[in-house]
Amino acid sequence: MGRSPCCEKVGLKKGPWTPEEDQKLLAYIEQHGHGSWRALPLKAGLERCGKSCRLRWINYLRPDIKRGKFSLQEEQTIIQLHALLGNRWSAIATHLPNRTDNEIKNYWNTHLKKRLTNMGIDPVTHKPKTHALASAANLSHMAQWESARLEAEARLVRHSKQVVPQNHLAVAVAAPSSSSSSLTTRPQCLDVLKAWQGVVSGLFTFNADTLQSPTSTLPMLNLNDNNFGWNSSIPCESSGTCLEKPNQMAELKERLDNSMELHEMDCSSESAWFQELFGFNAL
DNA sequence: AAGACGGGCAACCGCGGAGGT
DNA sequence: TACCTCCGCGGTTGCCCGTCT
Repeated sequence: MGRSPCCEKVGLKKGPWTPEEDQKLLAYIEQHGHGSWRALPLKAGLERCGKSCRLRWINYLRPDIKRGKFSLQEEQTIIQLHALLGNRWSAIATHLPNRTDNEIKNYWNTHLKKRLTNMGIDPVTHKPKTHALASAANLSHMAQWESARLEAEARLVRHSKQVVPQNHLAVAVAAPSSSSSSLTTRPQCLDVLKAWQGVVSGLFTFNADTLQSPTSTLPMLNLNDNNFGWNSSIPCESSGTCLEKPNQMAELKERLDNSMELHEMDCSSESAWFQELFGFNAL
């Protein structure tokens, strides 16, 4: 079918923004906000396409942007989140207040990637190059789960501020099946967390159940008594489960059981929770 | 001093998802 | 259900500027 261009190319300016253009865009947004990026350039008197205006605002003109050198803590956060999330710069940016995804992406590509490579660490797998293949499956699995959890958290904050207090992620604790009515008011994405919690804490019994992902971005999760894992929609060593060995599962179960705040997790101690859960600090 | 080179970063491009009709 | 529009994201490009020769 083809896609129509976001704007008529003819007559529209490209390239670096001038201070005058910045001023026009700033003045317009300060006065009217940015409702429709497509319509904004005309109203603001700019000979730019809407996408260009949006990019300029988000990456440069927005008043809450923090510019300048990345701190050591920010670098560590980027590296750790990249290990979990991959090149999902917008998701990473949500954990770095006032930094833009573009800035983080550039910093990764120009600085951090090289640094890891020089240290003998594969910037894709975040493992020493010689051992990259050995435990890639486990890391991939953990990363996928954490990715799903972060997405759920982000949606929770976005959509359910009235239901759940800010900065406080309440992982669903409910009786099986009968609780469904009370859960219908919660974001569906929390079902993944509920199921995860259930299978490891013994509250629920899953017998090779398949939990349907509530969103298109969450993969399927297969759960049963002895193992768990994402289904073949994401790369795994084999279809079905990523963790085949019962002792690995038992170890993870133990770590989870020992996690004090799993049922009602305060995000302010998320780092400690993650450390407890996976044995390394990734947040 | 000047040309070559490479790094850093702002901006562009194309794709995919969400929502509306 | 199909199509369309808009927005947001990630990959890529290309310009600017500092350093090297």
